Amino acid sequence: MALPAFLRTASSLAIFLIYETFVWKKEETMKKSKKERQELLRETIKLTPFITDEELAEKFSVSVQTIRLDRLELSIPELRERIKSVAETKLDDVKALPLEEVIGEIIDLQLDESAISILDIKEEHVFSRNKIARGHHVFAQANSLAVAIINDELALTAKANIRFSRPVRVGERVVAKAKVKETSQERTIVEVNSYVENEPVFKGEFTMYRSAQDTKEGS
Amino acid sequence: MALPAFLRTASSLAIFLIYETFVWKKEETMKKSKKERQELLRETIKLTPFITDEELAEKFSVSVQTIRLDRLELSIPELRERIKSVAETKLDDVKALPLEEVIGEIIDLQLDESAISILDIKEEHVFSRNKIARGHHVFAQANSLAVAIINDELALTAKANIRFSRPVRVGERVVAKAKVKETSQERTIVEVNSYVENEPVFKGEFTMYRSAQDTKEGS
DNA sequence: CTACTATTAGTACCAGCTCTTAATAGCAGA
DNA sequence: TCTGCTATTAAGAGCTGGTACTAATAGTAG
Repeated sequence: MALPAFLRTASSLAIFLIYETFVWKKEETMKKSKKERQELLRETIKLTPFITDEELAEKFSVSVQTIRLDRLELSIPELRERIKSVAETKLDDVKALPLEEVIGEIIDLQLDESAISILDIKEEHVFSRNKIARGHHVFAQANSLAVAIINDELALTAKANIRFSRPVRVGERVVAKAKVKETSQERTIVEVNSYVENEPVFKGEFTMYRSAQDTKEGS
Repeated sequence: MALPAFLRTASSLAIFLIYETFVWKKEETMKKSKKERQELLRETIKLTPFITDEELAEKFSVSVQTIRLDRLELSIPELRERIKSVAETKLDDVKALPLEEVIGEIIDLQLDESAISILDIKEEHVFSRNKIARGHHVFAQANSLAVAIINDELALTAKANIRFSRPVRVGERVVAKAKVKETSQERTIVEVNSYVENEPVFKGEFTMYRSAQDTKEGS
């Protein structure tokens, strides 16, 4: 333990006691035990992954080598690897979230007739507590499909009547099937049924407002 | 048009034609002119920002030094800086999307009675074409509030009857107000009205399934 | 023949590491 | 008190992917 140089060879009891209190003070204020430090290290890096070993060493008042040993023991990669992995997940996210214009992946589309999309329920879609998909994701898939099916410049949802018939869980694949039921001048009624392995999970009737570019209704 | 520097002031037709054939030949085989290469370099790095100078040098069959000169001229930062900036935007995204448990910010909550949340419509919520908020976001805010208002272990949406009364645009702040209308053994009916500056934009009646931990209905 | 561009090479230096060897302090048990 | 152990620190070589600078060379235009 980092004894200051002027104390390194001292052995008198008096001086030892002074050192003891000094150490206690240190622990209370700044220095932690190995376990504590490693726990904090893990959290610190998780929160601010861009921190260098040197900065960590300062933060915990230990040497850079100690930080490196700690990382080794906790198998925490070096700064550059951490940054890289953050950047990679970002790129993955961008690719995996073609949140662009349609929620879910459209696998069939007959404009103004019918459409099918699939959505794989992942961790980010579910309530953390019970792993049940949050309603609005299933709704979003259906609503999105109802928008996509409209063969017009503009398509907005005006009304919807929906029913969640059974909860969807993480890992399940929701297949949404949309069908145009009725079309009038400005409105199209689209029925969407969603299934998980042929079992109905969601049913919705969407009244869609079409075309005319700018409008006072829909969203 | 990308004329190399040594031709920039040239005006003779003859030389121009020679240049043309020269360029064609080169383009067919491998090496490109400086300008062409730099243009491609810029695109390549944009597409795959994780590429090193060495890999780029191989790709364009030039030396690493040439790539570095190119980057310098185009003011493209080094690999590590590129990765870092990608990673930084990722962290920003995560912070900007507290998709956690409630969509929108709850500003008032009386369990089993009433609740209010606000949601600021940003670029990521709207259709790119017309800047109108995609329906499911407004729905998500309302649905989320309906879930939050339920004073029970489990709350799932079973049915919903919704109406979008006017489109919401980017920059607008949606205030959702939820009120419990009716409560029976397992069901609670919540009415949610959303406004932008006191103007109604959305109205929904949510039938919520409560408690009993695991269930066959809802989502 | 000269001026100039484009390219390549080489050197020194840097951050932020890895991996290895070694020294030292403090403590517990025989 | 000596011995072994853990925790910490240090020192040194090597790596990657660069920056910054100097210099040499090939090719071309005028």
